[in-house]
Amino acid sequence: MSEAAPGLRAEELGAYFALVEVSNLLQYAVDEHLRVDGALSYVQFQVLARLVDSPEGKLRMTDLADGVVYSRSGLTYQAGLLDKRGLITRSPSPDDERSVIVAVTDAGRDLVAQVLPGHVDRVQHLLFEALTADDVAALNSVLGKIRDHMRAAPPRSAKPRARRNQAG
Amino acid sequence: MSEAAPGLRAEELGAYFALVEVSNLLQYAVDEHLRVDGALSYVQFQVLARLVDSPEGKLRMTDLADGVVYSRSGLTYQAGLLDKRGLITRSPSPDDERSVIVAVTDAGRDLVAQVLPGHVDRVQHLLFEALTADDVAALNSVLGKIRDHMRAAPPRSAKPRARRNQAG
DNA sequence: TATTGTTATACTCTATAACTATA
DNA sequence: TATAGTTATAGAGTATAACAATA
Repeated sequence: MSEAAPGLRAEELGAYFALVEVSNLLQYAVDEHLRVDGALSYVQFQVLARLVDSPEGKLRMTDLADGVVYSRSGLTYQAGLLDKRGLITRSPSPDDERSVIVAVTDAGRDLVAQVLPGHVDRVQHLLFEALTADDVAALNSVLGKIRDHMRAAPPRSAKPRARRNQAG
Repeated sequence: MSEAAPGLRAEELGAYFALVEVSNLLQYAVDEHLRVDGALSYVQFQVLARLVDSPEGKLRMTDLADGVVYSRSGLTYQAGLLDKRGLITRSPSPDDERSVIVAVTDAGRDLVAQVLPGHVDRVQHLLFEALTADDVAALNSVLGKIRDHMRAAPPRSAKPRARRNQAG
């Protein structure tokens, strides 16, 4: 594609390839760590982390699906696995009988606590070890810009901005 | 994790989250486009693109696995799909009878040509539309630094730097 | 023996659609 | 009718291990 990239200048192409490669390598390293150290997939880790990070350690299924960007059935599946392992509990919401409240258990908190240092360590090591403070600032700024842009401007094709996981 | 991230400063944490989110959103958009426009997974697209980009339009399975970072059986599976669709051919290497030479067919080239503009368009739109030239330069520079670092410094755990896909 | 690649197999993940129950 | 969630099911992708063939 070196020559066949109309619309992307060399520098952009380079940045694109670097982004894909970096995130693939990072994802691979992080996935492996979570799997080995905590028997968790990244999605499962995200779910637990969000719960731990929430004020009361509980969120509705919908909130979780919103955050993790996941199909509802996929989330049910993952929640089932976490439930089976005693890392979360699920109970009907008192406010809205349709909703399910997911709560981290102590075991879930322990597992996150066990896994988080190594996780952070990997990220620190892989992503930031070689960077100056200025690099980090620049990266943060530019990626933030891109993220805001992506959120605001869905692909031209786009559906009415609906979440990806909406029944069929 | 807002408070529970020892070893990662706020700015680093922000950059990490932004990276994950940006690459997820990009991946999702790009995957969807390739699937809708060319019935290709990203891996399949990468394989075809590498072949198109190679001097003679042919590479050994091993070269492809190296580039795409893939297990050998996984590559065989994907190559099987591409072969079945007439997008590549596979033939024994004259040099080394163990090797298999994968070659893009005209249909494969056509498909890449058909899909590439839209692909580049998505990337341009999602990733670069909101950026200044300086932003792109900074992104390219910092991500390049990270990539080089990642390649040079595998995770501490690491095996002898071997490729990930080495028999068992 | 080491390398290249395929095959068999089993497992994980994800999406779709049908369904229940509540709002 | 719309929303929240589950279940059944089917398909894609991936990894592992056993295997065959060549170096």
